[in-house]
Amino acid sequence: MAARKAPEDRRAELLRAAVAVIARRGFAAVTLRDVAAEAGVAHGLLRHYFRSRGDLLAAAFDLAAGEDAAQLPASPPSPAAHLLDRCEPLPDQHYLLWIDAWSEAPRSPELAAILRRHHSSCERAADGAIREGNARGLWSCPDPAGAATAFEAQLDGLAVQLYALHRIDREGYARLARSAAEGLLGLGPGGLAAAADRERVPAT
Amino acid sequence: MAARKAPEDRRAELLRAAVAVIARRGFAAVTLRDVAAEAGVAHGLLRHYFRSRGDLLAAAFDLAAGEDAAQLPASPPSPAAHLLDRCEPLPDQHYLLWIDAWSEAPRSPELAAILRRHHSSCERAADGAIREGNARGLWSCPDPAGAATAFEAQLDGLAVQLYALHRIDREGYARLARSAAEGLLGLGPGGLAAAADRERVPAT
DNA sequence: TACCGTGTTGTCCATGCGGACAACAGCGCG
DNA sequence: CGCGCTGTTGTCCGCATGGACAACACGGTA
Repeated sequence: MAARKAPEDRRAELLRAAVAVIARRGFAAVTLRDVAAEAGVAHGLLRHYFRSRGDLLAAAFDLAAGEDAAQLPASPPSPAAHLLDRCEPLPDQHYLLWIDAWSEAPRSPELAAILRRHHSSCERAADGAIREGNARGLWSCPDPAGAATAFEAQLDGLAVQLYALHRIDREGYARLARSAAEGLLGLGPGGLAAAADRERVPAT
Repeated sequence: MAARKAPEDRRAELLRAAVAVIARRGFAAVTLRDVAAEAGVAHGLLRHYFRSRGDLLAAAFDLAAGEDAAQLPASPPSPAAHLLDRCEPLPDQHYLLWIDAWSEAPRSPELAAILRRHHSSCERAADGAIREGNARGLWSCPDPAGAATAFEAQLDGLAVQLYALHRIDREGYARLARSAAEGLLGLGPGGLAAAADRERVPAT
């Protein structure tokens, strides 16, 4: 049925299938048979690549989260542009995976560790951007670390409203995220976009 | 084994057991046998009170969310006190239920409807408090509806960090929540508590 | 007291699960 | 050419699940 493949390719294929099934059914309801069917493969093959169901799920989420992180620009153009960029909602499916992972974290130490690692990474980027903006005089934020945590939490909470509950739309998400960021940085309405413009053309 | 009881009492007892099991195992992993064991009852009895597993879970979450809502003070002492109060973290178990429900919502229209109802209710209270504060001159918020949505989302996001990931502690939660609220309302640090004090003694 | 309604139980069933494993197939090396 | 390594399959097992149901127990009523 399924042609023989290079182990690494096959492994990645299985992980991608697992991500798709997790997004569709939720972590707890994922079945090895579902994943195998998604990949077009006998379910026994999964045992050949992963020791257990738990291993597969953790590896799958780690891959998906890693790809999300890789999509952020490697060298952010400017602090304001970085924060402004994070105010744009992601493609639909991604955040549902995160929300599901949150709910699973209290019962899966391994998943919790992966989640904490990725959240820390995002937060560190935001913290760096806020400090850099302080240094460049774009804004004056007395508590960059706290503001970074609050900013990331704000995005997560808005994502719940947008992706899980459909109580806001993508434009509302972006508007409220920008407004919250401006509040945290002590900027007025439109201040973030203005700061980004100011950075794009260093000297007026 | 279990003594005969009044139907309403027994039903409430089963729902409370279900809430406990949901909090412990997560929605998707809840077993009728788990719930029955938690309640000290034969699992067949659940069929006597609920048509299906889905019915039981939805009714259980609705009960828990309703009880959470009932714990909010009936007539908020003052707008500032209301918002300040919501910045205090809830008892641990409650929010895990909410996070789990978010992740289940995209696959359960009934649960999604219950969630939207309760979120709307909380948000409406915050919106009212913000408008009332505007009217009393405690602060000046140009977009109360947006601020209410953002405030609730901020609390939800911080709850994820606190309850699911343990990346902040209860004090950090309260501090960041207050700070975010002040940002949304255009108040300086400590401005919320100051407004609450000012309200407690109407005229200096 | 006898009886009936109903809350409660224990058991049964079909289904689907994760995991184990023996057998098969095809490629590359000797 | 033959052979072994390994990716792949299909099948089997023990087990837990949601649901169905007949039998039981007990309180209220006649």
